[in-house]
Amino acid sequence: MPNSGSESVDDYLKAILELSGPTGGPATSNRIAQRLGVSAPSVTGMLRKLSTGNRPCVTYQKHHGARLTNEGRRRALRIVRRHRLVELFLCEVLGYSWDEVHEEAERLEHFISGKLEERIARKLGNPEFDPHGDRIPSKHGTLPKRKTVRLSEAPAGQTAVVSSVSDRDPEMLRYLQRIGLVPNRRLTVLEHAPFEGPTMVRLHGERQSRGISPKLARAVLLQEI
Amino acid sequence: MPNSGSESVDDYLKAILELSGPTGGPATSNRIAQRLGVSAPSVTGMLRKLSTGNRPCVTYQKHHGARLTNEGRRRALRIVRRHRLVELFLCEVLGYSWDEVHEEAERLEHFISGKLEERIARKLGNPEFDPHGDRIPSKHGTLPKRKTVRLSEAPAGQTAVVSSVSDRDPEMLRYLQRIGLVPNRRLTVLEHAPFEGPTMVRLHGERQSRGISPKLARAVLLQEI
DNA sequence: ATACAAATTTAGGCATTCCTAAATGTTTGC
DNA sequence: GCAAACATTTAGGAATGCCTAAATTTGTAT
Repeated sequence: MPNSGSESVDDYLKAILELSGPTGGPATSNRIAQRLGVSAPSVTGMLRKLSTGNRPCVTYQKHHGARLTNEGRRRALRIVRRHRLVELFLCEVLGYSWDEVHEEAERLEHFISGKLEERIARKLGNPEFDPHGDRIPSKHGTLPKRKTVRLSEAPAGQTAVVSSVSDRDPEMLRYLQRIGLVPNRRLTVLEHAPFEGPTMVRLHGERQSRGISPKLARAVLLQEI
Repeated sequence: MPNSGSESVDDYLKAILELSGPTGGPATSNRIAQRLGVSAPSVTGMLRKLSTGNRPCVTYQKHHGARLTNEGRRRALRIVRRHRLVELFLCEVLGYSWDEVHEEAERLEHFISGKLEERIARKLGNPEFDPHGDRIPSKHGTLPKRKTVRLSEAPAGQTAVVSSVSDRDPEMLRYLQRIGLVPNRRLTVLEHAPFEGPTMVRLHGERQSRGISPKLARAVLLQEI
């Protein structure tokens, strides 16, 4: 059964992947519970399940959180690939705007067969980025890293390309789109304001965005040029 | 909650719709169990559940099978609409062949939101027929009837249009396609053979199909001209 | 009319995934 | 070093939806 893994399992693996961050550190029960909107005891039960079997998806020590195994990371990245392919497909083929796609993709990602995944990817020309600028993992569940920094942590004078923005808040997405802060847009950070006050950025020398609050700034990832 | 209804519920409603046929007669537990590949007791339990609540989907008398209520029929037809839209979409937009789409659609039909349903329909030009020639119900869950007859029951000399073919057997579909027996194809029945031996039909005066066995013939619906 | 066969329902269970409440383990401030 | 605060796990239970085995009901054939 290469394609085992319920909707729930998919969600847990994705959550652990995202909570582990680039460091691959452990994801704690509470963070997982919070992200998935389930109770902490539910998480404990699922982690125990995921860490057993002949090819466990996570390593798990009581009270010390969970990490993905290679198998688990591969699975998680395949779900992420499907999520991002679906998002891009909805935008490119069905005229969705980028703030509408997350919810649909969150549901559909669990039900995209390998064949459908391939057809969608082919239709889109085997794309590298989703509509939010996030990289699309390979069909084998791999994703080489790039060096990125949060907008809120970028020093004044930094020139970079918007790498990605969180796709979880439609209102924020519309705001960012309105001020021109979209993926692959080149920009220069005018003022570094890590804790409060506006961060101003110049976009490609033409337009200027003001009043990016730290909260918003934290949601934007820059990729160094 | 206008959109309640699990995957299982969807499947039961669809099964009852299809087993009721044009007459709207009751669907028996065993037939439902057989079609869904579950045990008869499972069916009993689900029918009891579906027939209770403030807006029941089926009426159900012990030992006498189930019928859809208007509410139930509407729901079932909306699932069927999604199934058929997805099938057509996969063919038209993603290059699937008509014998590949059923399995995908069977899974995806449960997870198509109203918005996605509308975008797919619009992209396809609000189509009336799916790739197998089956009519696509309206978004309100209605489907006016047409007069049809099975190929196996059509008398010799009958001229008609292929209305639809069963979409459940890929091998049969490929065979029918090879001999040119596809939806909306006009044909004349040469020989009436209700029980055994081949039924021969002439297609549009040009091509001739031979060796249609009763089993295959039963899968083809003709719409009188 | 009745007994048998077929269809159907009841009874009792299992797996998944979630929950709350209570117990336990870990971390941290002083 | 220790207690309060916090994080996590255990215990016990609910809802779905499935199963098998054992009644029960229905319909039919004699």
